[in-house]
Amino acid sequence: MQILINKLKALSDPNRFRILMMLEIRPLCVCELLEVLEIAGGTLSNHLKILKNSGLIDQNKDGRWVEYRLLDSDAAQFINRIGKNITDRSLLEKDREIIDRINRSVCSSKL
Amino acid sequence: MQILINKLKALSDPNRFRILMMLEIRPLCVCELLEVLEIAGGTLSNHLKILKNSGLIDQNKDGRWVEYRLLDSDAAQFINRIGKNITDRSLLEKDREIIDRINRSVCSSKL
DNA sequence: CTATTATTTCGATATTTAGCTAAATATACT
DNA sequence: AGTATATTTAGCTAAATATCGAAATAATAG
Repeated sequence: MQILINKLKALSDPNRFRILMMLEIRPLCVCELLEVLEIAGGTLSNHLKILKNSGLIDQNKDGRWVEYRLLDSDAAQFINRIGKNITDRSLLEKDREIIDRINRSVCSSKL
Repeated sequence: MQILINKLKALSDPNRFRILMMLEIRPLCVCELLEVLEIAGGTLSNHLKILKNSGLIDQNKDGRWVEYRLLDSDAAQFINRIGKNITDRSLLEKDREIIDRINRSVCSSKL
């Protein structure tokens, strides 16, 4: 039961929820997520650690970037099912537009 | 999005999660829930308020008791789907055993 | 090897939350 | 009316959480 509760807790923060919805699109590095979320780098790093500890996402080093992605198909399915309960998707759609437009080599430093 | 997040936050506390799983069995009054959860009456009342504000449960006065139940079929379905992700059900099963055995007129005062 | 870029860790602070107890409210029973 | 039972509210404390900014770490590029 606690395992599931940790996943739910991980999901029940707006920034973390948005991160997961963006990772449904494709794996993303920290600087790409920073382009969307208006929070400090340290804060984002903490959120990513919480999501990782909850067993929802996974981390992968690629050169100087660290790429995050949904851990596996179970996690992806879980996120997908919960995401279906959203009525107002306007913010998530804005996030997606930014993600569709950028890539890691275009990221401007916000740190 | 915030509406869903409030539901997830409501679910991501062990006591509130247990309450919802018990309400899946049948509507319950505060004193029945108190038989199962080892917390103070005031604490339970707060949890019930949080669940109510999240739009998952509903309150119904019946004589000197206040009965709580899952708000509607949407809420029930939401809870049911999330409940399916639990692997270790031992605590929830114990809770259910108590619920199956008691009723509101047998509740001893814990306040 | 040094500078640059990307990310994480750390220390401080502010907010939120779960919990308690005690007091207040509401209803029913005698 | 007065007592017992059920529930909620209020005031408090301790622990958890979200945030920031600065310093530390990692990797690449020049």
